[in-house]
Order: sequence, then C-alpha cells, then structure tokens
Amino acid sequence: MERARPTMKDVAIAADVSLKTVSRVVNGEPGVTPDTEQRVREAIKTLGFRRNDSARLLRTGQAATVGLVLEDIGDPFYSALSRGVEGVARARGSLLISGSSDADPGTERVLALTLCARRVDGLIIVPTDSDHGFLVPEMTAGVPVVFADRPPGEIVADTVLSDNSGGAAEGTAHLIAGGHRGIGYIGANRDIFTARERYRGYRSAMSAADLPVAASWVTMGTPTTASVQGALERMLVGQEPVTAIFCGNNRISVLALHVLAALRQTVAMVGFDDFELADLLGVTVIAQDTEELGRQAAELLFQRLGGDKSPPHRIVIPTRMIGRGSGELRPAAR
Amino acid sequence: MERARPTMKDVAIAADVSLKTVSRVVNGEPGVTPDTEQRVREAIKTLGFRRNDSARLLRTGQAATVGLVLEDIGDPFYSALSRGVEGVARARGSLLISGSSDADPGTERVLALTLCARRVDGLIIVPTDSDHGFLVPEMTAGVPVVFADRPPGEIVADTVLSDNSGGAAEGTAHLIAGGHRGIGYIGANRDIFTARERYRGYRSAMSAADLPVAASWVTMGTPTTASVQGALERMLVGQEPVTAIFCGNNRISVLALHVLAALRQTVAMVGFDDFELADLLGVTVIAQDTEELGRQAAELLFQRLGGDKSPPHRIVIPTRMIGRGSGELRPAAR
DNA sequence: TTGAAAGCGCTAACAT
DNA sequence: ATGTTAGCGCTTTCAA
Repeated sequence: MERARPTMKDVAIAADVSLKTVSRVVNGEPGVTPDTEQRVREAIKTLGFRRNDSARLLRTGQAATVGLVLEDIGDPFYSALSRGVEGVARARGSLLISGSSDADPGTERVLALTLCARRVDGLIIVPTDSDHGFLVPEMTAGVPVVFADRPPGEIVADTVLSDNSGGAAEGTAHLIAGGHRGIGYIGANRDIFTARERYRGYRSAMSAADLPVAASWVTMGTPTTASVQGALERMLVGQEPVTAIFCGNNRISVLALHVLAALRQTVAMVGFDDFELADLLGVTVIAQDTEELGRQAAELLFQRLGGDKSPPHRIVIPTRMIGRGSGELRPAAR
Repeated sequence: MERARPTMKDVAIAADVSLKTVSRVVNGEPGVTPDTEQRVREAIKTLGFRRNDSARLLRTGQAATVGLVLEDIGDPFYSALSRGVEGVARARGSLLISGSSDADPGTERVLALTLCARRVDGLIIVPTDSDHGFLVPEMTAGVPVVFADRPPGEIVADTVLSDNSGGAAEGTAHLIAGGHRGIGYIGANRDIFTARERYRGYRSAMSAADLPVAASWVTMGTPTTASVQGALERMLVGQEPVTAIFCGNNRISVLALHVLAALRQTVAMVGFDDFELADLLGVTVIAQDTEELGRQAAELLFQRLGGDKSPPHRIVIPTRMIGRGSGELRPAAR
C-alpha cells in the first residue's frame, strides 16, 4: 500500500497542534506540556512518522556527512582506510558517502563534484595523479578537503601520508645491514606518488651505504605476474645478480612470492605494506597503519570543519618494520 | 575567504534573468535563447555556481542514493560486497552511503533508520542476527530493502545469499571421496546464519555417507587462536582422531593454518570462502562470489525501485570448489 | 521564450 | 507553552 510518508504537518493535524510543536517534540526541545507531548507522540506512532533529515539538513545547512573518494573500495588497503574515516565520522555524528574512482581522473572529478553538489560538509580524497585545481572553487566556498595517502596535484592542501620514503629506506638499510650489497627494487608505476617515494627511499639507503644500483635491478610499472617474473629473472641471473629484493607494495610482494615459488628460488626480501598471512609466510614487511591514515585524515577534516584556518597541514604517519625472516636471510655464499 | 555558495537566485540576478531560466540552463531544458543561455553560463562561471543537489532532491523526492549497512567495511569480505553494490549503483546514477554496524543490532538499527531518515531510495543490509521488524514501517512506506549474505530476522523480505549449505556439503563430500571418514568441523558462532547453514551442509554430507560425527569433532563459536587451537588438539588426538577438517570461514582457515604450522601438523583441509594467498599455501576452498552477492542485491533493489511488486525473492548464489592440494590429501595410513 | 508563484519538509526567529 | 511567518535552494505549474 505504500502511502506517502507523513510529514510534520500531518502529525500536527492529527494531534491538533501546530507544526512547530511537533518539531519541538521530535527534536526534544523544551517548552511542551507532558500532555501535548503525549498526544504528539501518539500521532507520530500511529502515522509512522519519521523526520525527513534531508529537509532538515537543507534548512540547517549542515549535511552531517563527509564524502570519501578512493580508488577501489574492494581493495583491503582502501577498506582499512575507509574504516578509519568511518570511525571518526561516526563519533562526530556524521555519515560517510563514498565512491571509487577506479584510478581514473575523470571519474574522480565527477565523484568529488557530485559529492560537493550534495553539499557534504567536507571531502577526503585519495587522489589520482592529476590536476586537482577543479576543487579550488569548492575549497574557496568553504568545503574543506583533505588528501590521504598521496598529495594532490597542482594545488596545496591538507595531506596525510605514510612515511613512504622513510619506510623504504629503513627496509633497504635493514637488508644492507644483513650483508646484502646487491638489492633489487620492484615497484609500481612511477605515476604513483607512493611508488616514487618508496623508490626514493630505496635509492637513498643504497647511496648512504655507497652501494651502486645496476640498471637491471630496478623495475617499475603496473605489476603483473609476467612483469614481476621478468624483473626477478633479470635480477637473479646475469652478471650482477642481487641477493635481496625490496617489493614496493603488497601486491608486488605477493606476486613475487608466487614467482619465486614457481622458480623454486629463495631470496632475501622485504615488502612495503603488510598483508594477511605474511606472518605465516615469514615475510618481513614495512607496515603502514592504513586505518590510522584514515583516522588522521578525518580528524584533520573535522578540525577544519570546526573552524581551524591555519595553513595546510602535511601529516606523515610513521611506518614500522616487522621482521619475520625473509628480510633476515643472509646473502648466500657464492 | 569563504563566501557563501551562490544560489540560482544569485545567478539569476547576475545574468538579469529569472530564476527559472537559470534552472532551465542548468538542467539543459529547452526553451532558452542561445543568447540568454550564454549570459547565464557566464554568470554561473564567474560566480562559481554549483547546483545544490540536496535541495533539488528534496523537491523531486528522489535521493539518487542507496544505503548499505554491513558489519565492517574494513573486512575484505564486506568490501568486496560493497564493491559489487557500488558498481551497480554507479551504473544507475546513484551514490552509495554506507555504514558499519560492528555486528551490533542496536547500531544496525540506528544506522538503517538514519539512512531512511535521509530518504535514501533503498537499503541493502547485511543483517545481524536480530529482529528486523523495525523496518516494516519503512518498507510499507515504500523504501525497498534487500538483505544480503543473511536473511533478516522475523520478517520476510528480499534476500540474496550464497549457497552456504550446498558449498559446505560439497567440500565435505570431497573430503569423504578422498577417503576420509573422520572429518572435523570448526565454525563460527551458531548465532550467525551462515555458520548454521554451513554446519548443516557438513552434517548432511556426513550422514549421506553414513558417517557418524563424534562430539569432539565439532567446534562452533567466535574464532580465536586459542579456540581454534583447542579445537584442533581435541580433534587430532583422542580416541577418534580426524584425518581432515572443514573450516567454516576464511578467518578460521587462516587461524587453523597458523595453529597447524605451530603444531607442525599436517591434516587435510577445506575452507569455506577463498582468501588471498590460499593458492600459494595450497588451501582447497569453497569460494563464494562476494562481489556478485553485492551486485545481485543491488540489481534486485533497483528492480524494486523500478516498480516491481512481486513477492519477496530469495536468490541463492552458487559456490565453487577450488582444489589446491590441502583438500586432496589422503588420510595417513595408521 | 520567459517568468511569477507555490511549495518540497523542515527549522529559525519572532510573536502570542 | 504554543503558534505564526519566513525561507533553506530548488522544481513544478501555470501564466504572460
């Protein structure tokens, strides 16, 4: 039967009071006789009234909603980040609207602007590598935007990052301390900020130890089984074979494990970003606290919503190395 | 400098036309001279106008938004489901608002009602084990609700499920076919629908093969390392030791792998639900298509939004066994 | 082709 | 303690 939803006006008529009195009861405002309140409550119950929050929010100008744009909600990394954001939002009484950009700048743009059109209170974005100038009008109009995991392109804005270069440097230095001199690096596409940063960390640790890096030791690009296999074969044979590898993200670590298993090869290894079962497999990793990344981004957003006008922040979340064996293998005697 | 956002009225004044003309231009409605349109577009650009969709949606009564309530967006299972829902919603031009219930019926209730108060067009819920009668008024008022992964309590409504019992039966039968006669079952809490169903599948496969099930072979409850370890010790020693185990979900499979590794034990094993690296670890699983679960739930929701008034559906998504070795181990000769 | 008026459901500001 | 009026920013209806 699907009657249209009753409004406060309907309730007011049923309870024979004014609309405003209904509003008072619904919102728990003072100044209503217990008797009238009773009548109103009954009318609410019999009609099945539920306040229309979107009308309320239009009037108050508050959406009580934050928007989140990320690459793919199906990816554990982003879902952990999302969880961090959600926890903070919930604590502040806000809902979360999220959308996946599929790493496409066009989709990201549409999504972000759609969320702004819905008048979310603020936006958290895991940006693609592209120009984010289209957000300037929104930001000027008072919509705070916080970038998470990667900085925005072309503009300066609040950003929360993991210590990508520091973590990669620590992992590489750990391998060096273990006696390795030839260390390969397999990373994601250079278009991606985190990939560049981690590579930078690797290079800095190598040069800090005065170790040269052969061209064949570095592979960066969208990781596939084939590319990782090719990279590993290049690194492990040839005239300057490596004795250890650093994997730039957990997808690469997993692929490398597969390939190494297929090749029946063992090599020292440290991976950036932890993953499930890495402990069981004995993989040493540089863990980043993804949920914390989301939490801090959300906290910063609410700080802005609270009126903080200070210059853009750049928060860096430390990483943590977890030794599990693969990073502690010594170079094989040759 | 945070000017308030300009409205259509502001644009109308700036372009020296009526508000309605602005609306026509913004919405691409016909009946505007190219010349006027030009003036309006300029005003829009200089003022930085963006239509307020929430006001628009209040007027049109359409939210172009679907709500999703699940247990924990940080869990890969739910994020895959979420991805399925999001894909369909996006294709239909809708946004997705989601919230995590943390498996708490109270939170679930608040979240679902909050989303309804926002007047989402429809709701997809991964329900906790509780009474969902509180949703009847909403459903009567015309908000379609689809339950995913588990059926609702106390009410009959559209539901999309995996074939839990069928999958568990298939996995168990596979072990039986491999020569096992003593097969243990470690499952989640009986409060959870999927846990009950999978256990039912296990039992039915055992009795179909005329195999008795010793009391010590079955453990059901919230899985922890300790509980899984206790369960395995009980099953593997004693007078009626098992030669194989069936794990009721992927969390349990992973815990079992850890415990077995610590005990230096090998035992045949099939797990319900696939997980990353299960291939590398050679774990045979009953895979469910979680993303498809979300997709189908969303498709059903949009079907209802399209006006379908047929009786509640119950869609069951088949599972698929993936043999990787652990389920193909033969019972050790004793 | 263009515009004025009414109203979506609610709250804010001001009466009474 | 209760009610009236205006209006959030937009669309709808109807008139010019």
